[in-house]
Amino acid sequence: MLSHVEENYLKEIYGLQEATLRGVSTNSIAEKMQTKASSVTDMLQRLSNKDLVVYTKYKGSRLSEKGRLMAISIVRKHRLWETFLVEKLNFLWDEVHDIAEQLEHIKSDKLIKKLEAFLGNPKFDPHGHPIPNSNGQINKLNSVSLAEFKIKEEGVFVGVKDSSDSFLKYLNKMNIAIGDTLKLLYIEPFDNSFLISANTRQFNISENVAKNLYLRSE
Amino acid sequence: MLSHVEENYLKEIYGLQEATLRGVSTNSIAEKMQTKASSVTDMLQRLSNKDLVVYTKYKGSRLSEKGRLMAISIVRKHRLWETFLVEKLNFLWDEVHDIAEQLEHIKSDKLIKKLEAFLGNPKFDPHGHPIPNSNGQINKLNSVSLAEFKIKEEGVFVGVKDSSDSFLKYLNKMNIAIGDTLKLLYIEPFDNSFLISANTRQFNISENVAKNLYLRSE
DNA sequence: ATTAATTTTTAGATTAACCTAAAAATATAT
DNA sequence: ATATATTTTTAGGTTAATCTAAAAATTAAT
Repeated sequence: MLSHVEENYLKEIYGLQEATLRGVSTNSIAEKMQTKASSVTDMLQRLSNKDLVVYTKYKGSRLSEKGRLMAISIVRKHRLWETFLVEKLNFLWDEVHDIAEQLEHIKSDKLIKKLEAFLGNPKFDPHGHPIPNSNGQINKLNSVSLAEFKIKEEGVFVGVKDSSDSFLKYLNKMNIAIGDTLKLLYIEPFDNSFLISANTRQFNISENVAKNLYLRSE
Repeated sequence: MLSHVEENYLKEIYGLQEATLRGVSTNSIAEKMQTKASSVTDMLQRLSNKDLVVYTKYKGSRLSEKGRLMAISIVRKHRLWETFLVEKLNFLWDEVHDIAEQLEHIKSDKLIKKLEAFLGNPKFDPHGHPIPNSNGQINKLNSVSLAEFKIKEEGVFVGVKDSSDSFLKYLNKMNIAIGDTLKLLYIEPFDNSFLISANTRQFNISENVAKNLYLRSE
């Protein structure tokens, strides 16, 4: 059975390897885990001994199939718990991350199955991220970043890329919520800021914000 | 902030000290914690340094007021989570202990407050044990063990003393559930077994089982 | 293609939580 | 009350997960 720490490593490596086809660097893991590269090397050797990671000195790491499935199962638990916290306990979407970070390590397959049923088998978590099924399959959401929209294109806001507290709080303040229909009106050439309309109102967002908003168009 | 292990020690010491006015022995803690006496001594010294336990070498230990409140808060979380598992996720009462043992360590006051409200501020858990309030106050339940009943006395079964899997499964099998009205008909002098009636049916239980059933009479 | 910079690994320590074996304190029994 | 048994503590060691500092490998730059 894996420790909380091992599970966290798997989860972070999974997140990193999804963004690249090459090996995940030791330093990038250290940054995500808020720890030192030397600690990461230690852990990689341990995970490699357990056949959860394919690790070659100085060459970066990838999860083994076994490791990938473990990582996805943690992501699954995380997202189900986040959904529970928001849907059932009325937490706001920017409050749930740290708590789900703890809950994701609770060990009980039966619990997760029952939780999922209790929530009505949700397919997406409160941030619009797909919830893997119990076989580790993930519904890739066919959405695209607002930063890639053309002028006058519109779409429904279905999820964030980055779900940090600060970004979610910003969206709260701007009154932008999942389900809103957003339309790109204009890109200011000077600073690349985006002029957006939603319902009746109009507002500006930075390019960075646009990159973090995922929409389903057509 | 306390580690899971420290929290478990506090919880077990609390359970033990409730049963006596004297110091809790190192060995009794070791037995509960499924560990060695020497490990317990280590931990007692650590908890004592943190002012959670009043520990005097060779003389046994008691929780400090601070330690007692911490212990009660863990018991509170445990019982709220057990209630959640049974009431909302449809677990049976003999399945929830190990999962609640993990959930009780999740750190978030807000979570526990919201969970409590979501459950409708329950006063007792699925085993009939009182749920401490957020100030650490506990509703002492005024019930008495069936073993202390007189012949022909009857009462409502409100809680178990021991909530081990095996005992709860035994009660399931015997079809004895919280809320049942039980009446003591006869005590067999030969083996001290108890003849009980519940509704229409009659059955025998051992003295040991009787000691573990708590009823509210009159 | 060497040198310089960066990344990664190793070596050696630390801390929490455990262990075994031995020593010390306390309790019990004759 | 002295010997014996039991309980508890100490001493010293282990493992997981971390750290710092130094060494080794890789990458970048002139």
